[in-house]
Amino acid sequence: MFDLKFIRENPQDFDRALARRGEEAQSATILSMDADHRALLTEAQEAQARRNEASKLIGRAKGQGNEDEAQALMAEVSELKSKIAELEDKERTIGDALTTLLMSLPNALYDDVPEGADEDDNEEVRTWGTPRTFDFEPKEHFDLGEALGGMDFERAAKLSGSRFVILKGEVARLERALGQFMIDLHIREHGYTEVWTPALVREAALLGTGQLPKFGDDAFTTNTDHWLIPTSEVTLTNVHAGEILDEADLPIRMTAHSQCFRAEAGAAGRDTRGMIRQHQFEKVEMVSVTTPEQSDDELDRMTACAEEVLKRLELPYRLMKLCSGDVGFGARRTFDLEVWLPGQGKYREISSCSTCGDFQARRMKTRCRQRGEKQTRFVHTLNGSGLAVGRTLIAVMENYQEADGTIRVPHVLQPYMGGLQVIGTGA
RNA sequence: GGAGUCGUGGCCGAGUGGUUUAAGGCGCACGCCUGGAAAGCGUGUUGGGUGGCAACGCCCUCGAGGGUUCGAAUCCCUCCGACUCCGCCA
Repeated sequence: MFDLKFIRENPQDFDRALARRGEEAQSATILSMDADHRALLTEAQEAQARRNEASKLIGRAKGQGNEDEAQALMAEVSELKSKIAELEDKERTIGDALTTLLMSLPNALYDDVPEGADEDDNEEVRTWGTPRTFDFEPKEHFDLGEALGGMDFERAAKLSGSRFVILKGEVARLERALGQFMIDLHIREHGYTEVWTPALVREAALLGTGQLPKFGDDAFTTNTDHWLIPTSEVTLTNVHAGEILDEADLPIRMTAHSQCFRAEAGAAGRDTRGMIRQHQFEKVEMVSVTTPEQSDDELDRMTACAEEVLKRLELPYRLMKLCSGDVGFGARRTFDLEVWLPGQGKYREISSCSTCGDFQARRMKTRCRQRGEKQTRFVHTLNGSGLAVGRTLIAVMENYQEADGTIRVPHVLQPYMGGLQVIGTGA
């Protein structure tokens, strides 16, 4: 959410920021609403001040037994009362409208975010690793998985419909091993604290991170007014909502291995085969809460933490800097990691690391303060996948497949697989 | 799910409709005192919004939101949360 003071002082910059997002200029509308709102506030507050003063005088007059004066004052306050109610009502109406409008606007992009319409305009920052050369036609993960008896989309559909999967045997174990490996790496070597959170949240949490009010169609709800989290970014970032943090405690780095749920309402027909795009999947998420000064370095650090997972798994990838048309609603700058999938012959997104600046902090009112200082300011928040577990499973299967349909187990995962070196030998 | 108790500042805690300031304590910060410290004494100490060039004001905030009233921490309603007992349960 934007700072009204910033819009007042920099209306052109604000409109330019919206233009980069393909949004219409809003500063004139917002400033006019803001001016009306503040005028009403001032008027209402003046009336309240008079009412408060007169009410105190009533108390004093009654205490002194001066009934006539008390009656006169009560008549005055009674009149003020209806005026105040009217002013407050107007003030609230326009204030709510202003907040609703502000909550629906996307974050401003950093200047260095390249212009572009969609993912085709993203910039490649670097690549790592060399795609393996196969002396056979590499298969896609769903063919490998089904042949191994480790992936069952048909029976999953029987239970839950499309975009679900049942994993079995060594493939299921591989999925579990990947999640364990990732979170262990982040807590042992990258300084993150392991956190386990609810998967069901109230509306306020999704408003805080920015999924609501605009993108409710992408998430699942329950009959108890809960929402299923689309990512544990939601819970991790909201952990400190409404708090004032000591800057000495920042950055706070949290990681969680969670189930994620997405309705995929806008993705009809895309990635319908296999595990690329599921309604339910696992993800290891990293979230950092920082001071405004720390967030730029923290994004590079977080991205490196995600890259390290792919390096340890020896999976070729490329690092992309997202263009203006592809950066998400709440982010100011985003790096995507795309892993090489030999079966598809393409790089596919496997991680997304973003800084949100104070955009989310403002929504959820997370502040920080230097010890001894009086002034508070909003923290910066960052989130990144480290990594999407299901997609990493796909990447391992496709990159480590052999001609006979077996899958070699990456070295770093073997301890998590009881020493197993190859999946599918039937042993 | 049923029955009940409760929610006050960084923390503890008083406060059942007013008598200009949410008592008091703890903690914290600063100052005085001291050779230095402790103790003691004094001052300050929620967070937001808004008016003003400023000095300096004002409004809101006692879990949240409504309501009653001239006036609400206090009375009423809804919600959230904690706790106790019962029921159920991994």
